[in-house]
Amino acid sequence: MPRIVAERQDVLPKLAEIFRKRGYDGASLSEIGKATGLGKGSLYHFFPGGKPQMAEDVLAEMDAWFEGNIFAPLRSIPAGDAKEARVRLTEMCKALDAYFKSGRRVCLFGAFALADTREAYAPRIRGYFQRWIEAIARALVVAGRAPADARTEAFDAVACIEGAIALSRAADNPPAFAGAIARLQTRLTA
Amino acid sequence: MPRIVAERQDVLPKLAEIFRKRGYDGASLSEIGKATGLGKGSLYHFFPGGKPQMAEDVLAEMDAWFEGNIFAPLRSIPAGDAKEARVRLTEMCKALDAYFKSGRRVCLFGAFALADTREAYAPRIRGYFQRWIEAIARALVVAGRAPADARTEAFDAVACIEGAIALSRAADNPPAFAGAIARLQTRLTA
DNA sequence: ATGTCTATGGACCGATAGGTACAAACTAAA
DNA sequence: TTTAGTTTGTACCTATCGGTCCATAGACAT
Repeated sequence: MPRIVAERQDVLPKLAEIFRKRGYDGASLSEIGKATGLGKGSLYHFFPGGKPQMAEDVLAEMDAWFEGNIFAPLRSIPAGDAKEARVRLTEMCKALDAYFKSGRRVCLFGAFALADTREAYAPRIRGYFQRWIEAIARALVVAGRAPADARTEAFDAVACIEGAIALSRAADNPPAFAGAIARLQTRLTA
Repeated sequence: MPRIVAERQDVLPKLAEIFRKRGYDGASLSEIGKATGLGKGSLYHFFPGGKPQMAEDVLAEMDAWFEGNIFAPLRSIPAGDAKEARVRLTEMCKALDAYFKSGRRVCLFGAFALADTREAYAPRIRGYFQRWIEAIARALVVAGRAPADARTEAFDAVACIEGAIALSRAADNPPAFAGAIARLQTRLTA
């Protein structure tokens, strides 16, 4: 049997795409096998824990991406540099629009939070949103907001993003997501 | 065989609860049968179209509830009565917190919009959010906002609500939803 | 070339999925 | 009481689910 160039790292994005498209229950191993080009042997070699582990690893990788590309830049703003804080918040908005493909791409954490899949991955999901909110709040404080105000503003910002994904998908109207992100940027950097 | 007092209308709320809890794919006919107390015979008697029709009918009923209890009151505000508009918007917020049980209860339209279930129920889902947004926008205009501003404000409001459900569930923190609703109310009636 | 270890496809498993068929048990009109 | 029509539980169907197993094809060190 030919060895296929399929490192574990190459498989995760494809897995993520399937979970995003079908949801946890809807993603069958046969479809996963087809989409990744991997037989069950390879699949269970990479993920001995089966489907639950696949989802866990996908969430972990997405979490790591956000940590590095979204959360950390917000957290590492030098104290007192309000101007830089506004720049970083603007960059976040830009990165989000790109990542979620203007709402065409779903946030797996959001989708899982609404299903009973949530229970199995509760710590991961909770941690993701918590760190995101805290990172934004930190940036807002540096930008000059009062801490208590920053915290609720950050919560509303993330809520608005997650909701905008659902709404723009419902309306089949990607610009609606981009518009919401633009308004969010204005509001955060005001 | 004994006739069980199970009118179609009594079954729909139970069905809704199962779909909310398990999602479309996760809701199996055996669980549906158990939760409703109905055998497959009765189930297929009430819903000849099977699971797809159950979901469709559940969405239709939820849509009708929102139409009567949320959308219509917003739409029917007398033109020029800004004070009444603020009252109705406040009532909406209160009704939402009750309906979604402070975020413990999921919005089925939002959940479906994120899954590929969306495709099968696209018109229903689209219509629901569209009418909701337009109703809020109408109320905001009556309250004195500029039409263009009202429209985006209404979009953001619904997005924030949908997102807040996901966030408060993720954090397992119902007060977070109630807080978001309270801030929304302030913002809408400002 | 040989042996060792990893990687791989696919046959196979029991369980359960959604759905159909139907006879029995009911109701209501005659 | 008969009859026609409606509800009902359940046995059963096929397809597919997630998961196990294993013979074997690679890679690689000797």
